[in-house]
Formats: sequence, C-alpha cells, structure tokens
Amino acid sequence: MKQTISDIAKLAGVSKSTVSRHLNGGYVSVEAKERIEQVIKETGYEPNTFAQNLKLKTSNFIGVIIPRLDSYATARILIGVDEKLKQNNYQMLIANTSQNKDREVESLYSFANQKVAGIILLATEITEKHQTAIDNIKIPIIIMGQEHCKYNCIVYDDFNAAYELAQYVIDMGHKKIAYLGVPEYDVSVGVKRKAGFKKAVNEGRNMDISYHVTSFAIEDAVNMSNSIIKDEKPSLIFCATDNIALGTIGSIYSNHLQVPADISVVGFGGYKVSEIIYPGLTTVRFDYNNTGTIAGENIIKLIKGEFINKLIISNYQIIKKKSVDKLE
Amino acid sequence: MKQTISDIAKLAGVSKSTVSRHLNGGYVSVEAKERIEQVIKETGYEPNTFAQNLKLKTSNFIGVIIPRLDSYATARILIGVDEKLKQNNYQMLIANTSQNKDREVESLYSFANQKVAGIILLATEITEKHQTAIDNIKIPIIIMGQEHCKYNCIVYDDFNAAYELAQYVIDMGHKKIAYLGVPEYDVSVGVKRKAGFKKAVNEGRNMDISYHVTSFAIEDAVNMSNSIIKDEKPSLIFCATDNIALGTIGSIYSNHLQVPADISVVGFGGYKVSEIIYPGLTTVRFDYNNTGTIAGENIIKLIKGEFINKLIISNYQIIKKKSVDKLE
DNA sequence: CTGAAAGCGCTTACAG
DNA sequence: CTGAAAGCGCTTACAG
Repeated sequence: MKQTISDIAKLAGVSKSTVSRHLNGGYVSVEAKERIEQVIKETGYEPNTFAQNLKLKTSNFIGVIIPRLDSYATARILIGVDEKLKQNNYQMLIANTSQNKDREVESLYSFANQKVAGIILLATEITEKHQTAIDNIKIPIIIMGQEHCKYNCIVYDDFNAAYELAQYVIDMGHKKIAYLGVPEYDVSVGVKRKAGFKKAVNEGRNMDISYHVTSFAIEDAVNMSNSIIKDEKPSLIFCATDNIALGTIGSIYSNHLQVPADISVVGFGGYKVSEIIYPGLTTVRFDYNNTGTIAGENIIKLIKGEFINKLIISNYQIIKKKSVDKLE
Repeated sequence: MKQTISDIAKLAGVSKSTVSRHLNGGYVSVEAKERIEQVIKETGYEPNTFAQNLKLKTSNFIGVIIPRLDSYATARILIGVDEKLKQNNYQMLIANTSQNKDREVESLYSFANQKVAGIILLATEITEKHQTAIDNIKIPIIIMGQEHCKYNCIVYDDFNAAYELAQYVIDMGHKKIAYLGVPEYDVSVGVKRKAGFKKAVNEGRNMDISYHVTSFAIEDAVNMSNSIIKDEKPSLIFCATDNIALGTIGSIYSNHLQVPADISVVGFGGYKVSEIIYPGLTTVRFDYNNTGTIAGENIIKLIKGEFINKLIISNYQIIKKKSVDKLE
C-alpha cells in the first residue's frame, strides 16, 4: 500500500542507504540519482516523518504559544508565521493557553516533549517560571510582544506609538483626558503605552489627566467607561487597546452621547473592524502579519544556527479617523 | 538525559514489555505495577511519540482544515475543538488554506501523509476533487458548515434562521428590501440563507425585493452597498453575513444616511463585534464554540468506531438589536 | 503474569 | 560512490 524507502530502493535497484542519501543531499552517482527520482515520481513516495524524527531526535514542528485564539492580532500573526514555515517545510503547532499563564509554562515543556525544533511565544508576561522552563528545555525560542534581555524578542514600538498618538490628540486640543489602561504585569501594553502617553501629556500644558485600569475584556471596559463618563466627563478617552475602545464607544452611545461630538476616543492595535465602524476609530496600527513572517523567518534561522537580531522593534502607523474631534 | 522505556524497565527491575503493557493497560502484577509507577513518577518519564506512532502507524493528531484564520467564527470553532481534543489527549493540527480550494484538497492528502487519526473540514464547497481525496485517504472525517449525503456533517440551520429573521423584518414593516448575498457555490450561505429569506418574503404581501451577489470581503460589500443605496434606496438591506453587514453599515454612513433611521440592516453570524458597534446589529447567532466541541467529540468517537449522528443541525438565536427600524 | 525477539521506516558512520 | 549493519524508542504476538 504505502511505499517505504525499501520499496523505492528495490524498484530503483539500489540500497536504502543510497535512496536516503539522495533524499538528504549526499553523494549519489548521476545514474542512481535519475533512477531513484524516476521511481519516486512514479510511486509518489513520501518519507515517513515519524521514522525520520525518531532517528533524528527532532522534528519539523515549530510550536507557537498564544494567549487566545479569538484575537485579530493573534490570527494575523499566525497567518504570517504559518506562511513562512510552510515555505520552509516546517509545520506550525499551536498551543492556545486561554490567557492562563500556567498553561504557557506547561506548553513550553510539552512542546519540548514533542521535540519541536523551535518555539515562538506570544508573550504577556515573562515570569520566573517561564525563564526556568525556557532555560531548561534548550530549544530555540523567539518571544513576541514583550521585551526580555535574556532572549530574542520581536516587540512593537509601544512607547513611541503611544507618545505620538498622545501628541496628536493634544494637538487636536484635548486637555481633559481619561487614560484607560491595563494592569502593569503586561509590560508592553500596561507600562510602555502608558509611559509614552505620560511623556506627551507632561510636555503639554494645563493638562487634566486621570488614569484608570481595566482588563482586556470588552465588558469590563464598558463598565469602567460608564463610571468615567458619569464622574468626569473627559473630552477624550485614551484606550490602551482597540477592544477597550470598542467597549468605550458602546458605553458612550448607551449614555446617549455621541462620538466624537461629546467624547472623543482613541484605541490601539489597528483592528480591521476599527476601520469599519462608524465613526472610524483613531488608533495605532501594528503590522501583525509582517511581524509573524519575521518571527517565522527568524526561528528558522535560529534553528539553523544563523545570526539574527536579538531585538527587533516593529514599526507602527497612526491611523487618523473621525473618532477624535478637533477642539478650539 | 531523556529517559527511554528501557531505562524505566531497568530501574523498575522488569522488562520493557512489562512497562509497555502497564502503560497501555495490559495485565501486570500489582507489585510490578507499583514499582513501575514509582519509577515513572521519579523520573518524569514520557513515552516518545514518534516511536509510538511509527510502531502503531497512526498518531494522536487530528487535522482541522480551515478556509481562513482571521475569522471570528473559525476562531471560536477551533477553541471548542482544541479544548475537547486536549481533554482526550489528541493534538490539533491546523491547515489554513487562505480560501484556496486546491489547498483544501492538498491538505487532505498531506494530513493523510502525516497519519492524522481524524480530520475536521470547515467546508465551503465539496467538489469532486474533495470527494475523491476523502474517499482515497480513508481517514475518519467530519464536515462542518456544509451538508453532504456521503459524509458525517455538522451544519448550521441556515434555512430556518434566514426564514425566521426575514419574518421578523417583515413584521417590522419592511417591504422594500435588498438582499445582499454570496455566490451559490457555497450552499449553506449562498443557497440556504437565500432560500429561507425567499420563503418568508413569498409569504409576505406587496413585497419589493431585489437580489444582489457580493463576496465575503468587507470591501466588496461596501462597493455593492453604495450602488444599492444610490439606485434603490431600500428600507432594509438583508446581508448574508455579518461582515457584509459591517461593510453595508459603513457604506450607509459614508453616504450621510443613518442606521436605522434611513436604512435598516441585518446580518448573519453573531460576531461579538456586532454587539459592540452602535447601533447594535440585528443578526443570527450560531454557537460556534459549541459546534467545535461537538466536532471534537464526534471525531474521537468516529476514530474509536463508536456511533455518531450522521447529520447534526446546530441551533441558532435571532439577536434583535437597534439596526432594524419599526416602520408604520 | 512475564520476557526475548522482531519489526515499524528511517539515517548514518563504517568499510569497501 | 555504494551497501550492510546498527540503532532511534516503542509495541505486540509468542512462548513460557
């Protein structure tokens, strides 16, 4: 039924060794090569990967650990990674942790057990346990979305993006701003975006800023925005993610106010939906697809022992839409 | 370094066969069992899956073929599938075809080559080539989203959902309706939803209906809606998917009209964002997460040779929001 | 209830 | 340039 390397060897009149050598780019005479290729074409032979992996003690799997699957950013990254891996005959393996950090660590070990050739970690936080696991398993790894001095990282330019976006809203005349962020365990989103924002407002004059913390869930953003709207009535709510911004916009409308006439809103992330909703959401766009491609490229280089940049800072674009009103 | 079954056998003072038998639930004396378990606990031994798979000529992989990764519905389904598979010690393998039908067929063969234990196909269309592939590879398969008499399927109740949603908008007083659908190669979305809609409007009186076809892409929906709005000015646009509805809403606003005051809109799918945007989108919700779980359960049953229902029709809910105006 | 042996399909020194 | 042989780590009849 299914052909093995012995069948091919027999049909081509050579030994298994020679077939294997041909497949793996070793020295084979021209005649042998031709006969083997001919037989492979006729039979459609494909090597058994389990046997290969067993022998070689590695695999062509690359594990990707993600915090959630139903996220636009994650999906775009995975598409980029997957395309690049496919081109290079690697296969993507996904471990979805559903925002559970223990599962991230477990996934590191279980990927090691499955002998993946490399790992890409879409990180939220790098704890001690993460580091122990990464150091123990000794598998090439690339960390995305968070910076860590010990490892190879690809990060977004959260600080400068937040700084530039904040400058823009200040230029638009906003002074009374509510910043709606996330907890600081997430360094990129919780700390850096806030820091960039702070830098800009510190450079402004007569600013009246309040800071609030919510979660990544839309529902929580809705609740938090409701109280912000009632208590403070800022002219703009600066949201640390697009999801938070969507929740905030919903909350503004349900309070019978208008965006941007009554309250302006900005987000962070560049979701496609942010462009479709009305009014368009002013936000920061990161090129997730591209960073996924780079991650795929780099993990392969790392596996091959080639040089890669230890830290890659991905670029961003400020998307200016109608959700920010110009104040006089 | 890494322990093998021989190491465990030596440490426990038994043979490899006995260790293997214990691991696979065969007859082992109580004393042997205890010693083996003890050693496994101490060493943290985990069997090498490549060796197991090589020997058993199968794997614990289950392949899932998806048309795209950046879709809310797909993501929810994958979450459901993944959870269920994990619970049962299966591992999900994803093949993203980027809407390319040839890749679907290729993926069937390549999954077969990887000796997956089962396949779940999120189908858009079942062509001859699909059937040939499915029949050739002889691997348990479940098809989701499209119905086919030869295979085990899980489908959404597109016909009745569209019928009920259409009845609702007719009850709300709409008579001049533009139906914005997709091509008929997609039986579930292109044919069944339209048929359900038609049945309802045929039962209505003095209906003035126009039919239009667009793609699944938001951009195309925007363009098509622009011309519908200019040429016909219907009181409601009935969209075959939520993405199309989002595009339509954007188009309405950019024509300086209001939803629902000037034109009402309904969608199909129950995206989370449909609830967040303002006004809320009236739509049909399918429980994607749950159908994913069922697909996971059923593929495992199929692999074990257990009985499953040949056709499962998943339920739906009509979500009534503000995007539909009540006409007098 | 247990162990020795064969074999899954491949790769890789090794000797020629 | 080529082939015989060993071995990757596991499972499973088979004989005891």
